[in-house]
Formats: sequence, structure tokens, C-alpha cells
Amino acid sequence: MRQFTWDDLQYFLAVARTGQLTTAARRLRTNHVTVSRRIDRLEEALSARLFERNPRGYILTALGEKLIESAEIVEREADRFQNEASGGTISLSGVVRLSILEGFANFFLADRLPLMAQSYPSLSIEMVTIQQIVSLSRREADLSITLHATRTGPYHQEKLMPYRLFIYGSKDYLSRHPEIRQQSDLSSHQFIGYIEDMIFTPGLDYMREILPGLRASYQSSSIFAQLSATRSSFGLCILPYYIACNYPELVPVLPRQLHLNRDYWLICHEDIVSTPRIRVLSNFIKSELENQTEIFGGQSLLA
Amino acid sequence: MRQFTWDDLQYFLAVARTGQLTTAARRLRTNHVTVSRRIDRLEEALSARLFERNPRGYILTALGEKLIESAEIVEREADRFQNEASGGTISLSGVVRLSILEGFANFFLADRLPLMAQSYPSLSIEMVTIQQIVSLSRREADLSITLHATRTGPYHQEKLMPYRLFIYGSKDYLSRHPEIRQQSDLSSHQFIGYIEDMIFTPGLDYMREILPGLRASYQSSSIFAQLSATRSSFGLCILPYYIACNYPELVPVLPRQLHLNRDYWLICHEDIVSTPRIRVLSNFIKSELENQTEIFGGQSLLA
DNA sequence: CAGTGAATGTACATTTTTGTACTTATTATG
DNA sequence: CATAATAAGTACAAAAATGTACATTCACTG
Repeated sequence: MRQFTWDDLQYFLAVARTGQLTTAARRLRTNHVTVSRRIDRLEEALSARLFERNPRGYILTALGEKLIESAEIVEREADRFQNEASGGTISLSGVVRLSILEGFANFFLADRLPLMAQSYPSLSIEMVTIQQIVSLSRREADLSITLHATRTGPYHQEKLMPYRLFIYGSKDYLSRHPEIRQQSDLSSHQFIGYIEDMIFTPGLDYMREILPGLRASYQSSSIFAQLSATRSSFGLCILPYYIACNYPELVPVLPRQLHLNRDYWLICHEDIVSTPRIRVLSNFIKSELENQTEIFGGQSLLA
Repeated sequence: MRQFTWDDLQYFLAVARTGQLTTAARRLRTNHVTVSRRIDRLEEALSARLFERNPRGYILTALGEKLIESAEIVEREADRFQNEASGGTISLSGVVRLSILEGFANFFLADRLPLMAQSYPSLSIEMVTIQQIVSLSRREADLSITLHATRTGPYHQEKLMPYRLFIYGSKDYLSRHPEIRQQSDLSSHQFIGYIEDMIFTPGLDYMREILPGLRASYQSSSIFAQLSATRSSFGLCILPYYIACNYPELVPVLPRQLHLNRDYWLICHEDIVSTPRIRVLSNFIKSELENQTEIFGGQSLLA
């Protein structure tokens, strides 16, 4: 009979949090096969079933749910151990340059990163909000958040968070136009979107995907500008739920029929993935994202 | 660069507690080579030195000392995890039969084991105090505490605790006799000891080792009887420090020159070593022994 | 209702970890 | 001062864990 090893708790937590072997594997810098085997082994050692398996992912059993808390204490303390061993906070210094998509940077990280920065006074954090993909290979950034994994290369990449986009209009704008009942009603509206020639990553080409043939009449390379235009009733705009939900005057249009799914990815060089300053920062981002799936998924609009 | 794994904390704790690779290895059911490698790896991952190495054993550095606490929290919580996963306290039932040397049983465990038994109401603990080695192979006991490791066989065995024995006499007895200044003065005294034909384990043959040629004039197979006789001033007796130190009327004789070292060993079948009820009991015994090295070693008498 | 994508599952080659046998070093002992 | 005992260190063989490539399953989509 297999024996229980503390290390497997790390795998347990990763799978519990991501709900998937594959995503957990990326987070643990290994592959789904290994994760699967270690979960099997853990269950065997405990003679208990921790997850329900299905082809779409793993979900915690009631027992697994109960054990999360305990595993998290182990995690917290192991982290503390590692931190103290490395001399604690003081030793964390230097510069980390983050290259982050504008929306995520401004609407999620902007008011959270400073808190982090405070805890590490001698660590200097540089957040570059980008509209072009910044080259990690030329070290223009240490850590990058994008919409896609890179095909190959010496990078560590993990899926950070899925999010969902809907079509929004302001209350005012919608009240001045006939009610939108089906997709075809949209063609008579004005749209706000990205500048087509400047779309630097396929994931941002929303219009082509959701409203093929339509063209935005007001185009900006900045999501902030698009949001402003939408709020001032210029027209309809495709926006992430996690951004739009902060503005009560914005109303989703046909949310059940029309929405898009995207994923944020966290990417960095293999060489630096395990350095303390990178680890601290990426752990911070991941921990801030935890339990925020509703904010990013906008499930309430689909029910 | 190696990466930090939670599992290595188990090795860290074991070495910190036993002070030796070899003993830690037995406790972890592996060998000293593996333990050494995992400590090396841990230190490398943390870029920090946790132990001072020398041929007699490993001792914690100041940093290592500081980290113990954190590692112990991890341990406690990992144990809790394992316990809860297996259904918690309730599932722990059945019988465990312990076969324990009389002295250790009566003078150390007797008033501690009941506490343990209380926490597991449906677990029934049977403590057999033995003067013959009980056969583990015929399952006359599940867990056994002895003075020696068995030569071979399908057993898990670990060194539990070293202890030291001294020659004692009562204050009254010693005051009625001329002062004992050297070993040769002892031959004129009456001795209390084990019945020679009934010494079932070589480790109990104290007299031959410390006072060759002498024979005890009062012999009993029970250490309790020997203690009583010594306290009532019948003569001198070789007693473990951890027992004698509870009786202020007992005075050690030539402690620096004359003392014996012994070790308690914990032995059980490989097959059952990892069952919860065995694990709980042996962990309890080990935890009760922790920080009791002074009581067992009697270092104060050697200084 | 076939095709695509994204997930888990399986088989085998590779790498890593572990254990055994032996060597070396230090302490206690006669 | 040699010898025994006990611990750590080293080299190589055995065993186990890992990663890659491929197969399978299920949901979504046109």
C-alpha cells in the first residue's frame, strides 16, 4: 500500500483550485499525467475518494471539500518556512517588469498591486500595460499576461483565469432605441471596438467572431476609451463582464445568446520562473484571482 | 536549481529530532543515504544551511532552529489532514497489544497511556509488561518495545530513546557504610539484580558488564521489586536514571565512572506499521518521549 | 451529425530516486 | 595505542517517478 506524502497535498490543492489536471499541471510545472498519478496515489494512501473524475475536469467530493482547509494551512506554513529560510522579506529586492493587457491591468490589478508592493519595500514593480505583445525573449518584461499560450519556446505558461465578454449598452442608449430581441437586430446599431489594423493578438478580434460582417463605427486601441464611449451612450460595445459589472448604467444585451470566452495566461521565462521575486508576484496574482470566478465568468447573466 | 518540496520537511524534522541520519532514516522507514540526500537537496533549494554535519551526527544551525516551529505546524496539519481523510477519530477502533519492558511500561507509560486511550474510546489498548520477549511473529503483540533490534525479518524497527543506568543506594544504606571512592570498594557490598538464569535479553545482564565477577545477593525478575529493595536499604542496585530520579532517597554511586548506556527500540511487523491504529500509538509514544532526553540520559550526573 | 478543441487516459522510453554494499572517520574502550 | 562500535560518505545497481506521444472521450459548433 502506498504511503501518504506531504508533497501530494500540493497536487491536491492545485487540482482542487483549477478543477483540471491540465491546468493544475501547468501551475505545478509538470504535465497532466503526473498530476493524475499523484492524485490517484494520494487517494490510495488515504483510502478515500477526493475527486469526482470526468472528462471535463475534476471536482471535489464532499470529503475533499472538508480537507481543503487543512491542506491550505499546510501550504501557508510551508510557504512561510521557505520564506524564512531564504531570509524573509528583506532579501526580496530587485526589479520585476510585468507586461499586462490593458483591461486586466487597469481594472483588476491597478488597485491591488500597490498592496503587494508595500510588503516588499525594496522590490520595485514595473507594470507595463501593453497593446502589443512585449517580447519576453528580449527580456522586455519578466512576467507577461496574455490571451494565448505561445506555441513553443523556453517559457513557463499557465492558464490564469477564464473570463467572459458580453455586449453592453448604456441604459440611456438602449432606451432610445427599439428593443433588441435577436442577433439580427444588432446590425442597425453603432458599435465601439478595437482599431482593426491594430489588433495585435487574434483574441481581441471580437467583432469578427460575434458579429461577422459588422464593423465598429468608433474604434480605439484602448479598452478604457471604449468603455467611456459606451457609458456616454455612443453605441454598443463588447466588454469583459469583470469590467462592465462595475458600472450600473451598463446593461448586457442578449447575454445568453451572445458572449465570448477568453483566458488570461501567465507567461515567463523558464530560467526565472522559480526565483523568489517572480514566485512572490505570480503567487500574489493567483491568490488575488482565487474565488473571483463569478466576477470573471459572469455566470449570473447566463442563468 | 533544485526545487523545494514539502515532503523534505518530514526529513528535516526527523533529523532535527533524532540528531542523526541513521536514526531518522529508521523512523522514516528508509536508509541514511536517502535522508542525507534529501537534506542536501532541501538546503540547496533554500540556499541555506540547516544542519552542521559531523561524523557523530547532525545538529541544527541557528537558522534550522528557527524553522522548526514552522515545520512542526506543517506536520501537525498534515497529520490532521491524513486523519480527517481516513474518517477521523471515529474510525480508529480495534485492539492494539503492546509488549513493553517492565521498567519503561510502569515508570514511563503507565500514567501516560490512559490519556491516549481516552481520545480513542473505541480503540482498546492492551499493555503487556514482559520479562520474556514476546513473539511478534506469532502475533502475540502488535507493537513491542525492547532493548535490541532483531537481526533480520519482516519488521520495522526504530531506535526510540537512549537511556542511562547508574548504581544507586539509599541515603540510609550509604550512610551506614564506608564511603565508596573507587570501583574496587564495591566488592564488599550487597547487590540487588536480575535473577541470573532468567535474564532473557542480553541487555539486562548489567552485573557482568559493570561489576564482572560480582553476583547479586538479592535477585528478582522484576525491576519494581529491585527498586523497593533498594529503597529499603538492602543494598546497591543498577537502575535507570529515569526511574531512580523520582526517589530523592536514592543516591547515585560513582556516577561518572560507572554507568551503562542502553537504547529502547520500537518494533512491529512491516505489514501493520502503516495502519492508523499502530501509527497513532507509536506517534503518541514518540511524542511523549520528545524533549525527555535529560530524564532518560541523566546528563546532570555526568557533568 | 460529422468535425474541432480541450480535456483525461494509456504505453513506453527516459530520467530520477532509492537501496545495497562498501569505505572512511571518529569516539569509546581495553 | 590498537580495536571495536557507530556514524556518515561513496559507487553502482535496482526501482520508481516522470515526460512524451498517442488514444479516447465529451461538449460545442457549423
